[in-house]
Amino acid sequence: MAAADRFDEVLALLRAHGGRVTAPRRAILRALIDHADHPTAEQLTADVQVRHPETHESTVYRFLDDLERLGVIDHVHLGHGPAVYHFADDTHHHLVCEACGLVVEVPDRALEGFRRRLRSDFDFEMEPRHFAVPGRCRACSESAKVSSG
Amino acid sequence: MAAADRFDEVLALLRAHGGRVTAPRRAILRALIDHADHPTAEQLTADVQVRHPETHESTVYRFLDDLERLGVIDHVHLGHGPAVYHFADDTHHHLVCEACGLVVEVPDRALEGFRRRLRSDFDFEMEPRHFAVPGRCRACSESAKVSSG
DNA sequence: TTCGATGCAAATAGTTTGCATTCTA
DNA sequence: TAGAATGCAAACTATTTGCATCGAA
Repeated sequence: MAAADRFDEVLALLRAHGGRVTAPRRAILRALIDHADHPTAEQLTADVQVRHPETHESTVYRFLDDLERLGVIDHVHLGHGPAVYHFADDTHHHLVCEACGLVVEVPDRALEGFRRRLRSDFDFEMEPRHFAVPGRCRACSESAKVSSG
Repeated sequence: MAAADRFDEVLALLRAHGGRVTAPRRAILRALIDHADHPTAEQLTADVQVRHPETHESTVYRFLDDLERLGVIDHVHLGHGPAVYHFADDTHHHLVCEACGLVVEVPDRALEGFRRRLRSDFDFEMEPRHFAVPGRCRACSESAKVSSG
């Protein structure tokens, strides 16, 4: 979806649900769209404050909550520290290296086998959308082997 | 391992590393051993305070950190909310239902296939020891289907 | 008798909430 | 002009830290 389309579409959805379109909200949505990667609430606030310094972090949190309730965005916990936000239609999961923080995005279908296994063996429907899958990237798992062995 | 053995073994390990065995530490370790499931620091503190009301939560956190550094225990984040603690030799992972909070323990070997997949396709060594794998238990995923479809 | 452990208070990070005010629809 | 959104301050949860005191080895 083109950025301009998304911008207008989200605002229309917001209005359709009785929400109001304000200057802070436009700026927050713009910041979300402009971020290629996964911003935190703090990063979004900083972006918005470049042009609108009076915008408060609680406003950002509140609007992010609203967007999440509308199904526009999701938030993910990558580990300790702040949550990150991304558009919900961009369906993927996150592998996070606990040593260096590297985030690897994996498509949903890469989980199918494991999901089936957990479903049949443990009656559990895996959905790691909200928390990342932790581990080590190649580089960090190899340097760990060297230093410990 | 028998509980008494573990108790003495941990205290010996602690001493061997220059640590001191104190009344609060005995009580915290006892509480850890007596908990069949996965207690939080707050629950352990409450347990200890039954007999030693002056014990402070920060003492519990500090001792849990020490035990973790010694490799005796691990802490896991099951989701939002406080971390839970368990003995490190009891190697397993956690599936957590985000709807009802149910925790399913899975043996490490149940992850082998998925781990291999992530290793070969994404150069990533999955190690979900420190954060649980989120999803829905059977009951919650079925009631979700009913109410939304 | 030294230095590690404790109790307590205060700091911290991330996020949420109460409330008077502002502004969209 | 009603009611949603905002700014700000304050609360909140989980955890960590500084520091004087205490006590194990």
